[in-house]
Amino acid sequence: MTTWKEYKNYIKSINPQEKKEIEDIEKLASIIGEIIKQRHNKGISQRELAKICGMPQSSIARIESFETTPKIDTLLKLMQPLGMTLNISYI
Amino acid sequence: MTTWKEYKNYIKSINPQEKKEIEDIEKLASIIGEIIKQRHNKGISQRELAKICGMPQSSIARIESFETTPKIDTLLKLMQPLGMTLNISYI
DNA sequence: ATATATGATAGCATTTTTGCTATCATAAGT
DNA sequence: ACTTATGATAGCAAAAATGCTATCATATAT
Repeated sequence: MTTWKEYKNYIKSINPQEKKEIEDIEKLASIIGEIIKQRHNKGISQRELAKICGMPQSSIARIESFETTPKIDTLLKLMQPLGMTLNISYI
Repeated sequence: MTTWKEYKNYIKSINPQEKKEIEDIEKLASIIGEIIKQRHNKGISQRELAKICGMPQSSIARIESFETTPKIDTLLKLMQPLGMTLNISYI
C-alpha cells in the first residue's frame, strides 16, 4: 500500500512538469484555505459575503469546496471584503 | 471636458462599490504587467513561454493584452517558469 | 530582396465558470 | 416541535476562458 505522501514525493522526483502542477495546486489550495479561514475569523457566512460581493452563495460554496477554479477577478472580488489581496513574489 | 483621471476620482468618491472594482482591476493590471515585464527581462518570447507552459501562444497573447481574464490556475502556470508566484497579504 | 521571429488576431469547438433559483441535511436556538 | 441559519448541492442557461490552427503586420537580420 502506497500512501498519498509517498506517491506525491515519487511523482515529484521523477516528473518536473507534474511537480510544478502540484505546486500550483498547493498554492491555490492555500489561497482558498486562507479565504475560508479569514471569513470564519470575521464571522461572515457565505450568504453574507455573497451579498457584499454581489454574487450568489452557490458560487462561493463551489469555490470554497474546490468544485471550480475561480477566475482571478472573482478571487479578488471575494478577498476584498475580507481585507485581503494578492501580491507577487519572486522565488 | 472631463479627463479620465478626474472621472475615476469622481467615481471613487461617490461609489464605494465601483471603487472596489477599480482596485481589483488595477491589481489585476499590475499582476499582468509584472508578468510581461518579467518575461521581457528573461528574454522569453510568448511562443517560448507557451511551449514551457504547455499552452498555445494565442492564450498568452490574449491574457497579456487584457482580452481575457485568466483563471487563477492559468495565471500560476504562467508565473511559475518566470520565477514568480502569488502571495496573500492583509490590508 | 529574402528569411526569420514576434506579437496580435481570427474562427471555431470545447471546456469551464458564473448567475440564478431552489432544495436538502444539519445544527442551533427558542 | 418549530423556526432559523448555514453550507452543500442540483439543474439549467448564459457568459467566458481555453485549445487549436492559421494568418497577418511588423521588425530585424542576412
